[in-house]
Amino acid sequence: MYIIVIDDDKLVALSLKTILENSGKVTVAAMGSSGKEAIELYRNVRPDVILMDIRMEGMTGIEAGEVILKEFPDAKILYLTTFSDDEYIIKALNMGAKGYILKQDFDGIVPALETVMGGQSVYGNTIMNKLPELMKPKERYDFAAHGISDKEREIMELVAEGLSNKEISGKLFLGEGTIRNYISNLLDKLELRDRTQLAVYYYTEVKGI
Amino acid sequence: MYIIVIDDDKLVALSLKTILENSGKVTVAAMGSSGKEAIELYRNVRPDVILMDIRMEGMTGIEAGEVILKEFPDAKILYLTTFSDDEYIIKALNMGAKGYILKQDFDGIVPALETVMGGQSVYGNTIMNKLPELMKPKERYDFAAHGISDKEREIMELVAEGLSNKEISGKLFLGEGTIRNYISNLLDKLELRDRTQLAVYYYTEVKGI
DNA sequence: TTTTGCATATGACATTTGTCACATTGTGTA
DNA sequence: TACACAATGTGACAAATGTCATATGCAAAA
Repeated sequence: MYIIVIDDDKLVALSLKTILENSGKVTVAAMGSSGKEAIELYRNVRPDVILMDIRMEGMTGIEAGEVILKEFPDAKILYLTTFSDDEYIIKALNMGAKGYILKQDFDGIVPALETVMGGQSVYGNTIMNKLPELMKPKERYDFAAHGISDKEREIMELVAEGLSNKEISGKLFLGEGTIRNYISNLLDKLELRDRTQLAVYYYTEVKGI
Repeated sequence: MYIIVIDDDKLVALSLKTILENSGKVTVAAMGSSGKEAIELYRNVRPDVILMDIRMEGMTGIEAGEVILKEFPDAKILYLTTFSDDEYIIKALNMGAKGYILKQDFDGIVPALETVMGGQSVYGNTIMNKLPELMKPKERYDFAAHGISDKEREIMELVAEGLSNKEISGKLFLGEGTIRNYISNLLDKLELRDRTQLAVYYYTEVKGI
């Protein structure tokens, strides 16, 4: 596996090279110490994976990564972090990096490279623990539990689209007064005051959860 | 590294054992072929990592994983999948598994195990590609671009909380008529009709994007 | 069958809302 | 200085909204 290593701390870069090549599985084809170099080296070497510091003077690893990915969408970028920095990591995820690993985790680097080489992604638990929250399909709002009938729900949705009573009555073939009554009932049940609060309720409670 | 392997296809389980032990890095401490066995074995063996088929007769790997994680929150579970099945994988993520890997990816399994052992998570790109969408901090709504002043924005937000004109005027120490005028202007600029539509706009356009 | 309850509807009414035309004030600038 | 302009305010008005009492029809329950 051919990789390039980018780290603005020359010592770290060198240690990495030693560790990696000692594994017998990795060849460090080139080393650099800045974002610019990363881009240059990537163009020339076309490594299997690029192992890059995320925080560097001048151009950050993220910026360099964006440039590289734009030019080579299949580039496999694994970031090195000193401490897990949420903000950077989220950016890394967004731009399509294959993961990040702590510099301190010597033993983890080679397997991580192999994993990335194989097309998987490697992320620490800082991130992983946040995902469930984000991916979880939002809990269903329980209309029945709030005593909201089907028609009431329908009308609530139309109110939440910004329709007037007249428009709703036209849409549902009901009298305008009927709509008013429905809304009046809804407001009563939900302890709200007016249609605007009903719309707000819809977005924050029903859809929002 | 001590692991246990769970797969209801005995042949697969055996092949895995062979591959893994040949690496010299992994000891397969036990093997099982069902969710129930997985739980039992985990309790008895306490492996570093459990490598488990995600789809099995009877209790699925996910269900077994939930039980194990409930009992041993630090359990490291790596799932085996035949084809990447979104639904299962999302569940796996939600319950706190350390990742999944394709059974076919022989070469990737040992590194993946090592990576998981080291506390990282391993996920395929099917999932990774969906994350940016989910994590991306929503784009900022540009009030200036819509010609919305600071005060207008403030009033819009209060309307979007369901306050009446009187309440807003009290809150901002402005006349009620002034609030009306502000809202009138907002509606004009945004081509809306009434405060409810303004609230809807706020939730769908400003916060929603 | 009678009764109950729900969905639908109407009309009267008070309140809120949105529009408009027009002041007032202060700030900055030609 | 004089003018322009933005922020703030007022009053009058029409439309929309919310409340309430009440009525009708219909289907389910007693």
